[in-house]
Amino acid sequence: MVELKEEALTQIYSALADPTRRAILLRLQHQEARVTELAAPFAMSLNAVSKHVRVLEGAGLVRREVRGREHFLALEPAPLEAASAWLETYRQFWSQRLDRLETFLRDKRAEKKSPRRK
Amino acid sequence: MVELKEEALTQIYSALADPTRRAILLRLQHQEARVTELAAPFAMSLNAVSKHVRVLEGAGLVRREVRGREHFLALEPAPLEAASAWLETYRQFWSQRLDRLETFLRDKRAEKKSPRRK
DNA sequence: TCATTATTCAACCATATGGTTGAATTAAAA
DNA sequence: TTTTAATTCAACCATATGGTTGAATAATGA
Repeated sequence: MVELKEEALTQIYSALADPTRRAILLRLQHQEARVTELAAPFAMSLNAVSKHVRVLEGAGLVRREVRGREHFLALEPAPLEAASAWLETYRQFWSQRLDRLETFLRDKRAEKKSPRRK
Repeated sequence: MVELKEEALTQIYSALADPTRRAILLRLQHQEARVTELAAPFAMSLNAVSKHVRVLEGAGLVRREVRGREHFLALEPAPLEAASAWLETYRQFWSQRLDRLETFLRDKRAEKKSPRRK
């Protein structure tokens, strides 16, 4: 099972918290790309995108391969799955909630049969 | 299907990006709690925790119910599922990647049988 | 060799974030 | 009614973040 240190989770979620970075990740889903290519669609400087890429890299979400003067970025999906797994734990909440509801209703029925005084 | 506006995703992931807030969410998984109760385990002021709670509330991850002077916080799991769903899209990446690899290998085999000149 | 291209580095700036303390508000308890 | 308790509001502070511009570095192409 995938487990991440708090530190890593913080980095990953911080990385995902920016719309530009999410867009970059979506872009990389199709194909790897160079920094300049990644920057093209955005109304911001190449430098800004370069920084975003570094954040994604720092979070381990993206891998960089330098070929000559070009840097190719590719998605690194493993940590995203880990982050996703963390979120998944919340799904348990629903079943727990339903369990509690059921218990509540059962107690309620029992109470009706042999009521304790208020 | 759960779909979220960019804005909402930003709020959710920003909320998740802080370890204190993640701890609060985990705590609320067991049971609802008041602000003071939530604050107890942390080495920071009640005010700080109060702020964190407000962030979680703003992201829609937590619901507040005021009873008298006490504020009870409870998990609101729906948006977490949505955020999780967003992450899930990345799983597609693996299959795509494998598809491409397969295509590559198939082309390679075909190329061997009837090579095009370089 | 020289100009161009791809990228990062460095300094800077405005705003956001995560924390503090102290006062205000409101409800409960004595 | 007076005190105590649960919470937020407001002001403040240090640091982080997301952006800018300009210069540096290094590889490619002419």
